[in-house]
Amino acid sequence: MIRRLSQARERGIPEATVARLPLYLRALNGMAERGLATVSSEDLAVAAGVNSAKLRKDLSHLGSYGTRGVGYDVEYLIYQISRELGLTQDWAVAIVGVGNLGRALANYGGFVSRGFRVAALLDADPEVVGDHIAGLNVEHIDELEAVIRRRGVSIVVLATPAVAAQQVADRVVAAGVTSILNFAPVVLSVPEGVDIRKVDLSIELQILAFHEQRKTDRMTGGPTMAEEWPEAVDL
Amino acid sequence: MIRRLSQARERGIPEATVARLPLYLRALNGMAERGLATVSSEDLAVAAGVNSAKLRKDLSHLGSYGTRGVGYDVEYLIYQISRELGLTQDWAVAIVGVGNLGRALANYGGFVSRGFRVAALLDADPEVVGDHIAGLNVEHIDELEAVIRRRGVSIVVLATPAVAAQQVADRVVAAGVTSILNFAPVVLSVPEGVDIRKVDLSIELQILAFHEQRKTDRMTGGPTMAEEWPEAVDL
DNA sequence: GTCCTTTTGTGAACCGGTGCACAAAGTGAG
DNA sequence: CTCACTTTGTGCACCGGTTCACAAAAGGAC
Repeated sequence: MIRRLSQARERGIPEATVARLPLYLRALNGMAERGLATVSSEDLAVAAGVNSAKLRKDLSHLGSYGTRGVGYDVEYLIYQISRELGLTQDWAVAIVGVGNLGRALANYGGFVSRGFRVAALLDADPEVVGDHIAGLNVEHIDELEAVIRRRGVSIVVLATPAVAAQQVADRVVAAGVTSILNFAPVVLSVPEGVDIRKVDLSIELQILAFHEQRKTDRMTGGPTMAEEWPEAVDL
Repeated sequence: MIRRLSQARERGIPEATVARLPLYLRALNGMAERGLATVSSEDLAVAAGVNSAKLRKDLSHLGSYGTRGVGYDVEYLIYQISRELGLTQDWAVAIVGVGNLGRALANYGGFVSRGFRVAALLDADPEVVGDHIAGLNVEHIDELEAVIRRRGVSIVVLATPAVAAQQVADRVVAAGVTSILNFAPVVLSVPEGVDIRKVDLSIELQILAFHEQRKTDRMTGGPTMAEEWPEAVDL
């Protein structure tokens, strides 16, 4: 096998492409289950909800894995995308904050099924520490550094209240973790080289509300005036 | 109030800007609580985690609400952004699927605090129907259309298993809802004019894993040729 | 009033990403 | 073999969004 992936894959897959690879992977897994051997860019694009030119360009960043006139080999493409995303290795994930959201995440099947293993649940509340959730014992936040070190945790999910998130992030970073998925509604400040992805449930709703308002405005005519902004942050 | 915001606000705030407005709003609320009367674009930008030129351009799409040499009036800006996002009105939200995630969402404080009111919880599982969660009675999915109509639900949150999501979406759309927040890991197909936002927890982790792999690769030297695609594996 | 300082609002260059459209590469029939 | 057909991979034009950098506007000192 030749190394002809010179400029294409060697450096830098566009961020937008990376964000879509998991989508393709999911569609491909569905096809593999249904026994399809090959798939065209058109069919895969439809299944993933994107346009086929974009899909082809995305895949071309990984290398030239298709066959003209035929399409892509489903199994081979699954392997290539998985490898590119780093899903061929086992990732130990720790979830900090075992409130409603933390519990939901711990039980979420989508994690385990893709090379992610929830290796620890931590919380500050003595009431929660010791509970068994999703086959794991909830440990006290004091154990954070020890747990990260001993279990090789490389990704931390923050599901704490907003006020606690920054200090937990600081400790986690100090312990050597460089990838954080943050569900707390705060802007975390972390050193260069630490990746943070933020999921903010209320922001998504606010964006929907904006568009919904536009749609109804167009029919009725005008906005209203009232209400103010309460404040409450907790997960 | 005059309608002289001709081209600036009259039509089309960039999507990227809309997605950041909730961020600014949150930062501003924090500042209002701390008693700040005005804020410069620089300070607000830092608090929201963006650069100040971008923030100024974003705000300029709403109108010219700042004062040169001074900054922005915190209260006034909060009002303007809230109004623009449609948060000055009350939105009735229904959550379909009361598993771990649905429960977490029902209890999520961030919704209620911003003009969103969880008006209904629905599930297909008779085991769950009748439960009381977050002060609400879980109703059977058969009631979906009636509940939407009677309670004026305009936004639906889908937290069902993947297999059920499309058929629930179809019913919800048929009932007149045009805004859906989808947590199920499937690509929904809906008619023109229906807005869908998707939150996919496992995709976020996969993106993190990609970057994490890059970081560790860089230190260890990257993948060897043998790891590219073992010849032993047949296609 | 003039001058100096601060900070907004925006023109313009730049950049990453999208989508069209087509040549190149493959398959299969005859 | 040639011809017809399929589907990939990509050059290129386009577009939304970001960033720079600065003129314009406001306030304060005098």
